[in-house]
Amino acid sequence: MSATVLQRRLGKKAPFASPEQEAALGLLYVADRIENRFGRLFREFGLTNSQYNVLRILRGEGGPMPALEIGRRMIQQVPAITGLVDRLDKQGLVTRERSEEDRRVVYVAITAKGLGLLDELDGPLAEVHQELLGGMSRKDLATLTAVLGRAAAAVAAE
Amino acid sequence: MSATVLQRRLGKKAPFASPEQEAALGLLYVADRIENRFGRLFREFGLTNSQYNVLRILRGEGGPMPALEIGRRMIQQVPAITGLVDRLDKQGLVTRERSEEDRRVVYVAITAKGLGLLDELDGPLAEVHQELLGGMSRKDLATLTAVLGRAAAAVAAE
DNA sequence: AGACGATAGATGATATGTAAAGTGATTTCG
DNA sequence: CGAAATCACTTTACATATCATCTATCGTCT
Repeated sequence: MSATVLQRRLGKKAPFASPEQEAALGLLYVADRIENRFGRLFREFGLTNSQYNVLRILRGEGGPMPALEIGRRMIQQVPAITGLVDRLDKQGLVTRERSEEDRRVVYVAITAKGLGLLDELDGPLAEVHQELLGGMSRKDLATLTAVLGRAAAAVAAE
Repeated sequence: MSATVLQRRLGKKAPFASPEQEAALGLLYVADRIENRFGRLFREFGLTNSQYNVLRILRGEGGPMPALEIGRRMIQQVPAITGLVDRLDKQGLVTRERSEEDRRVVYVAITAKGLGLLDELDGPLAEVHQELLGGMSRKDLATLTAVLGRAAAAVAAE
């Protein structure tokens, strides 16, 4: 029944070619929905998904961080980081500072304003999380997380 | 252990705020990896993820399809479709035709060249699917698909 | 030293996603 | 039957992702 929902959503008429394909497409579909919903929330606060992720990582780090390290955490290409940090800087949410020891490195740090924005977002964010997956049982969520952990290991093994 | 992998990847030092958040972030992470890997494959064939999806949907449909319907299947905004179809048209992979009955509607259909390209892709695509999630057990894949089905129902219930 | 290779970022071009506004065409309703 | 709402796109503007290329540093090995 669930598979049928996905098949319809994905515009598939033929059955899936393999269990891997079915799982992967389902994953992409659900992730797309989630990302989409969050995008709407972030936009209300003047942020995009990527910008929020940068800020979240910086808050978690607790201090200045090289730009490339942020990119690594986000699984993203280097060139994207430059412009991303550019705009966050322009909004006064992060600062940029070239390292003294290694002048190639640019340290990025979240500002008080950035931290404040994140704090404002924490509540609404938790609400959206509930709205999205709150309908699932505790057990399903635990299962999903566990299996995703193994999936993450599988896809990371490139 | 798996959760630890994800926490590290996501740059999280604090525990997740809720099971929903943990599952959602894991989902986004794995989906991002998958999308990324497919992007590389499609690029080898001169396509992007979105372009491939349009072609796949059109092949599944088996005939001409209104542009908006394609957008609905892809869960995407309307404006994106226009440019997307523009480029596919330019590459000769789809055709565009305004409907006679309702002149607002634009029918999009995949061409023989488009079908050929998809056929070429089927093999490599299956390989990448194996490469990505092939390391998971049958059981995990089945579980993942089943739970994703329920997750899809949850996130679609907006 | 001095050259080479690796690193950290920045830049430019193309494709896409999203919001907002615009354009015909079609339906609906008073 | 004609104005208003609706519909199916299209256009424009902005943020981002990816690739390719370039610049500035750093390290290292002669």
